[in-house]
Amino acid sequence: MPKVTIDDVAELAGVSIKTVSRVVNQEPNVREATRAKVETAIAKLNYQPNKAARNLASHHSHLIGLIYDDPSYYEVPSAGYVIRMQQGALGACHASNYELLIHPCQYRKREIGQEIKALIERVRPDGIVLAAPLSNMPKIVRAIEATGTPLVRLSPGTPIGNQLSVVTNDREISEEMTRYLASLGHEQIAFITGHPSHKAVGNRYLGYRDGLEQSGLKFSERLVVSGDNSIGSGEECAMQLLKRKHRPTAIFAANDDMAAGVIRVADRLGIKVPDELSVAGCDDIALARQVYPALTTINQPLQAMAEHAAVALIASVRGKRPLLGTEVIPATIQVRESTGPAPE
Amino acid sequence: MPKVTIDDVAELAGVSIKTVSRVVNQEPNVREATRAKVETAIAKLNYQPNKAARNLASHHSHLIGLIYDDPSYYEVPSAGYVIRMQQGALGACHASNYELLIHPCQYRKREIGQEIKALIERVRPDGIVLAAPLSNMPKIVRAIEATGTPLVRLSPGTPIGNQLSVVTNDREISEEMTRYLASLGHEQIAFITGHPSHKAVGNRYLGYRDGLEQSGLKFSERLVVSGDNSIGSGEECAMQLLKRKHRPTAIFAANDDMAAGVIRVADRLGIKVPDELSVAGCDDIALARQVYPALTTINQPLQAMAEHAAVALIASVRGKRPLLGTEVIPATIQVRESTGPAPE
DNA sequence: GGGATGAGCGTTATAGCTCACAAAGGCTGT
DNA sequence: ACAGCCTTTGTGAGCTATAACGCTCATCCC
Repeated sequence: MPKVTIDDVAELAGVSIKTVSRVVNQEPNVREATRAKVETAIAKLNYQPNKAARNLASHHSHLIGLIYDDPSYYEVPSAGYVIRMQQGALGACHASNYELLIHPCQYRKREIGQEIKALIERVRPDGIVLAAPLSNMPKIVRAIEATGTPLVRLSPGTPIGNQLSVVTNDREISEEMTRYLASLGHEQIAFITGHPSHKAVGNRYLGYRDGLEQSGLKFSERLVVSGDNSIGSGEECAMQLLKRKHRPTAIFAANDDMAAGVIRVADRLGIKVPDELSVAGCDDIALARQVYPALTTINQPLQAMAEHAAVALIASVRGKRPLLGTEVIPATIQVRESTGPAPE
Repeated sequence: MPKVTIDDVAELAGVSIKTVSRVVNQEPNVREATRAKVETAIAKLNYQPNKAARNLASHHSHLIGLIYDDPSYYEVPSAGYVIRMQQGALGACHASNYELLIHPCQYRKREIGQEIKALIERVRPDGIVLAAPLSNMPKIVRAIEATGTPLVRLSPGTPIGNQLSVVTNDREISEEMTRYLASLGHEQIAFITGHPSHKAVGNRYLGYRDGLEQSGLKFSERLVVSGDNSIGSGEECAMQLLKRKHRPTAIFAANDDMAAGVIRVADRLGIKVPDELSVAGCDDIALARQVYPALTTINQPLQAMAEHAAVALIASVRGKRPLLGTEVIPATIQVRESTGPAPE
């Protein structure tokens, strides 16, 4: 690795180092011919700008931090979430020659604010993507704000301060799923709600009601039961719903784990999915493809959300574009095998 | 954030900047009293060394790269693997004031060698941790070697070149699991092998045979069936084994997915686990805790392995300790509910 | 006692880039 | 042809640390 510096490039191209710098950083006001000369020289020397020097001089670290709740703490579906967020953020960073620094953390820790502050002061990232559920914790949001680092929050429930938020259309897509079930002829569509602390779950419930209304079906308390987001609770809820004399022909669960529980119970009770019962979930976790029949569900665009967040941060660093407001990334419905026409 | 530099610290402590540098970098040859003065000043000013400047001057990036196969490409248990490796590596990095850069990649790509080379030249990490299965691909190992970056390979099957390898004791721990089953009184212990391309699986099979021998049980071809690592194949193998007149009382599968398949089939056939059949797996994936009864399995120390790898890299950068040989991190057996005494 | 040794600390020279500003060059309109 | 202005390019001064080297002074040995 012969160390090639900006000076070598400048000399070969017959320009000053500043011009090379302009070309490398895609700044304007360089004549096309000059730019070409410089680019040729860069290619010929296989020049790679030295990151450390660039960072030092520019007062930017060219680093984006992704902070999320440590998945090992939890039941494991979150591992998949984390991976997808990482991929989204990574994609955006690499496209702009940034690097991504990951930071899983345990929000229960008392000194979590201090920890994050210390992290930021140590690495001085140019921006931070804060994932749910951390994005809903005032203590953490404030700690980041206090450092002055640009922040984008993912799926925040409520606004805290003035940053950009990236969310998905939980309510609308749940409405759409409900309408989809109705369009298959289902008239008794049950809903399993999740743990109320989970903000998105509330929106999904609202979407369910919207969907019923839009489809001309009338809402009934009887068809709504409450789980706690776990597979086990999905099973219990399914039992409640399916042991009835007039059981629903479709069950829409507020997350995939509970939907998987429904499928298990249906299997146990000898109820055929999707022939006798349609089941739909939310989140599109790995499990959704692993159960049999594979689960129709709502694909959370986590990757796209994280990517969008990182893109926005980088753009704001470069162009001083303000980071404000809320950006909606639409989710999509994944139709698989667990839903079908209503039985006669 | 008042920008505090090393000069400020030096002035306050009444020493030269070089001495501050020595204290910060824990170099020797500083009198205890001087060190204390400097540390007081650092604390008082809340000084954080500027990473960019440090990197530039020291010719180190203080970055460790973790390269692994992109999990989204695969069936999903790998998400959990990735998370655990990340955590291990992160722990080691943070302890030494290094940062971790993650790089998922798709090894099927033709230009994967180029891609990794470009990555390395861009960020110039001080060391690289290469996870399986990438650690077994000569193309990738050579690409990294060509850059001269220190490399540690995780779970490599065969040696390529001269780096440090970190492995686990697949064979020995499988032997131990087999002995454990034998100690519960099982005499007919079946084994489900996995896809032969998976190196570790071969070692597990050898361990199974060792274990039988050590327990004074005799090996029988009849008790070994071949799966392909999937849940489905586990079900098929279980069918083969359990439909026999004299069925085994314990089944040891070369991975958790197949073991989960066994449990499913046992449930379907009305065979009680663990009362009538003990089931053991390998890997300790999330699923192992999710099935009922929870699976007794072998915990792969991925986190410890990644941590060890990163520690070794950092030590080698600092102390010029050579990175050679093979380090074994022992796995442990997780006894859960799926194993118990052999039936009468 | 004189010189060798080495711990403890400081001086100076970079490292490779960006930024603010200055200078040069080219175009316009009159 | 020349003032005036905008575009293009260059200059020099940082940015904040580490590394190499050298100086001082105490200690030790013969």
